[in-house]
Amino acid sequence: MADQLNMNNLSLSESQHAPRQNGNGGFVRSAYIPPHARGSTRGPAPGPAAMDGAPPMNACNWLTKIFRPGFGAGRGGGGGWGGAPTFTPRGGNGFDRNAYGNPGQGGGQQARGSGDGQWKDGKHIPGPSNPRVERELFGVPNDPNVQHSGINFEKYDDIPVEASGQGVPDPVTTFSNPPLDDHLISNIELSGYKVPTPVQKYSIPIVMGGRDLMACAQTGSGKTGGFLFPILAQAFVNGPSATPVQTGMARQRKAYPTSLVLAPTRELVSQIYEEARKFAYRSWVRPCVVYGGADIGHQLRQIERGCDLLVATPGRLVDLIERGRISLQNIKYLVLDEADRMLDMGFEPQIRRILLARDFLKEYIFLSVGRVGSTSENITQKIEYVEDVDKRSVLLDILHTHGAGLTLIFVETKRMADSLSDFLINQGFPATSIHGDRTQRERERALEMFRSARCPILVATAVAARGLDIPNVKHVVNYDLPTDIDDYVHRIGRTGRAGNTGVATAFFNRGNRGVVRDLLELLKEANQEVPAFLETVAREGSGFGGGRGGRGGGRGRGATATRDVRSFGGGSRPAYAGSQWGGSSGGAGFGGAAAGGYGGGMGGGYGGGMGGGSYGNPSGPSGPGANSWW
DNA sequence: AAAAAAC
Repeated sequence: MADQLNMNNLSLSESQHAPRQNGNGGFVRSAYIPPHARGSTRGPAPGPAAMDGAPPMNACNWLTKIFRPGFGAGRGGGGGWGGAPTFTPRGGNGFDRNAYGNPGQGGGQQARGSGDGQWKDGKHIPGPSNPRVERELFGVPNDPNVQHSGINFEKYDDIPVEASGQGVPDPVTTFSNPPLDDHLISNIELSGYKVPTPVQKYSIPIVMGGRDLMACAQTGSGKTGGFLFPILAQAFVNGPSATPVQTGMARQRKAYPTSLVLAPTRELVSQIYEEARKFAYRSWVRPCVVYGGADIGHQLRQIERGCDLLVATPGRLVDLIERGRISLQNIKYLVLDEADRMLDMGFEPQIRRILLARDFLKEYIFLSVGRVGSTSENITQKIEYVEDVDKRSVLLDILHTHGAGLTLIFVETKRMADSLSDFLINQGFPATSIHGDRTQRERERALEMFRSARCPILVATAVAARGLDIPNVKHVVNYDLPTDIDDYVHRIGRTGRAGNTGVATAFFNRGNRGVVRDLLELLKEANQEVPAFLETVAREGSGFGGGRGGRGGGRGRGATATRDVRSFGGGSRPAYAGSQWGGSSGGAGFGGAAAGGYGGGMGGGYGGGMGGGSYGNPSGPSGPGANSWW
């Protein structure tokens, strides 16, 4: 029943703020199109190519939206946003930490785990160092078991980054002040990071300069730092914003975070939160995390103690907002991690409810980072022809041969995850499983057992495919191949991290013919061995013209997931002319690729979109319901 | 079709 109500609620707001996706008012589920890219006032409804072949959100897996210019450098490329809820500053300088978010607690100095500094008289006063917390967050110095979210710096310098948009700032080369903040820099050092990764080199000046950012970068490319660094640096320099005055409330129980990070799985959210704790250490910024399946009372108490940077899964966030315990009114930074997946997985109503109530991502800069996983020579990809009935025994062979190291096995269904892990355990292997039907406690335990190598074999569903950073995974087995090649790329990206080598083995049979073409392309691009049977099956065809080619010509591999949907002529600014970009520079790479990739969609469907910003309801939410969210 | 995600 609650579900029912909730859904109604969401669809109501949908119709209120519904992006005018096309002339028919229909919303195409699978192909999310950001407002700026929609041809909202265009005449005829876009043809199939435009509707089906325009996957801008597939083309991006995290994005940062900056609201309300003035928080940071004050330039705010995004321009103002209409319909700002009114709020009353609580007296700029006299605004100290204790008055913020937890007025009911007087001078309470409870251990905060991470940020326990203050903002006082317009200054950032970091808290004292705490050896215990430091050990917890950063590990024991020189502990060989601690692999710092693994970046091989030399290797990473070769990763191509392409930035497009108007006025892309020059990348930074070091963690330094300016543009970063000294306290942040010291936390970055404590965390063991020495040099910004390519994505960070770009994202730092972009976000610090107040620009919106849409970026495509795999986990392992340093993308978490990519958004956390500039967001926290801004926060450390500028302090908290004024909390809206609550009328008729004796006790402030509602939290007003200034930054919000959304991610599609609980584990990912939890991982991002742990990173945030490191970088917020001793600062005034208090990170919080909320997700389902865990005790809400505990989360509420955490939030009540102050919540400046919130990391959340959509469902729990919606719940807390509807309970009136969190308001998004003060949000200045919004990050959607694994954005494409979130929109694929049915989070769309929540996300749209959260995001699209205002003009979203205006004049953004698009950043695209070359594939870290698939094209990396760090990962050896093997494809074996295995019929379903033979999979178990082939897997046993592999496990016997590969022995040491963490092995991550992906299957398609939760049931399969259970039965396969049971089977392995019965065969005497230390296996466990993670999937969405296990309790949160079980999930966390499984992950921890795996990470710590007490249980070095993990059977997983898609829940573990993306974003999770587990150091030292030696072998990824695609026991069942996914139907989407992007999922394959994400899965194998769990290994070969941090400059280590990894092996990815996939079991292929004719049931997987749907991905055969994409898989072929991928293997060739990554200079991997291509078994003959793949070519054979590809030639047999599958009756529908090749993989995802249904979308007007297919998305060329390599550039697909990494393309700005706007066809900027000269706006493109290649930072590195890597092979991934076909050696083409700027204009050709973008214009040409877009035309090829999206067929006629670009012109007909949302060609004029980028200049527009003319989406839906530019003045933002109008109904009281919408306002309460912000 | 199945995956994830709120109680």
